[in-house]
Amino acid sequence: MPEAPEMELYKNYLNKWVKGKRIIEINVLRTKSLNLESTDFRNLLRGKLIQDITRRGKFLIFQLDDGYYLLTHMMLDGRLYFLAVENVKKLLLSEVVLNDAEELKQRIKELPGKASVIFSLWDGSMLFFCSLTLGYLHYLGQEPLDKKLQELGKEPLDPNFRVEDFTRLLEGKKGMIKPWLMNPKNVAGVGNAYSNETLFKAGILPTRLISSLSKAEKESLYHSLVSILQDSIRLGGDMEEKFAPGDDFTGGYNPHFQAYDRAGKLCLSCHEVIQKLEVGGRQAFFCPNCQK
DNA sequence: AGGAAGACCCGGACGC
DNA sequence: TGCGTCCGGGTCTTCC
Repeated sequence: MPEAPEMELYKNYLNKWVKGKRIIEINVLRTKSLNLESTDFRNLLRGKLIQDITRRGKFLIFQLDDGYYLLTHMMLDGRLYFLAVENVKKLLLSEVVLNDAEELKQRIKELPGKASVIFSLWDGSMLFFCSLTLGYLHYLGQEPLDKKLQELGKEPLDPNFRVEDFTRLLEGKKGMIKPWLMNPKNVAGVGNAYSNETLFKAGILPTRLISSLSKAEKESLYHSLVSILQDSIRLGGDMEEKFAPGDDFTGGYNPHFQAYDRAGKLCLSCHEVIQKLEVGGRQAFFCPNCQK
């Protein structure tokens, strides 16, 4: 599931392959993912230039040359896939194929899920938004975009976000640490996978009350969070699917998880069995020996 | 304020 | 093999 590191990697790819290109056609296979009727969406986007792609939390923001934006959230299983023009040509993707999700999956074996929205770009390349089951692609003006983004908490990867900013956020808070870490209004972009990893690295149980954390533990939490997110970005993030044909970088962080999704397996640090417990309605994975 | 629960959605895993 | 059921995952909303 894409969290901040994966969205950051997507952002980097998009800036390399999509930035500065004009959208010449849009295929909408899943209208529910849009905030407009698909014909309106198509008419508004056709011919627009993608000037920039930025990230905030788990959001990607496409800046268009009409002063509007595309705000995208992948939610649970949304994925992006890119085909450069030579790959598009090889696959002989006709209009008929593009409007048939099943046929597309047959044709593009690596497509990371069912295509929801497809952009054809002026140079013949294509960008696929796949599996937007709960995810979405919203065409917004400056004001509603700002309003949405202002609801988000601090950006953990912002170099101006320092340890004292993090510990200050925790002051006076009463709940359990894991749900707090995952709340995008506190810190943006941290989901289940990285919250589990952060707590493992910091040696703190997911159920610990924030009020019980020492200053040293809060600082350790900050350093663990930032280093894990940075390591994940450096190694390719947590992703089963490729971004494009021949991409062997994406997903490079997959084998590095210590706690997340390892219930019943042995802790790589002390060989205790990793436990699973529901905390705040989500699955927490932890080592009962390493985490206190 | 925090927490629990429900809603959203559907592929995939599971049980029979 | 097929069919039904359930679960997970991020976020928002509502209710206690």
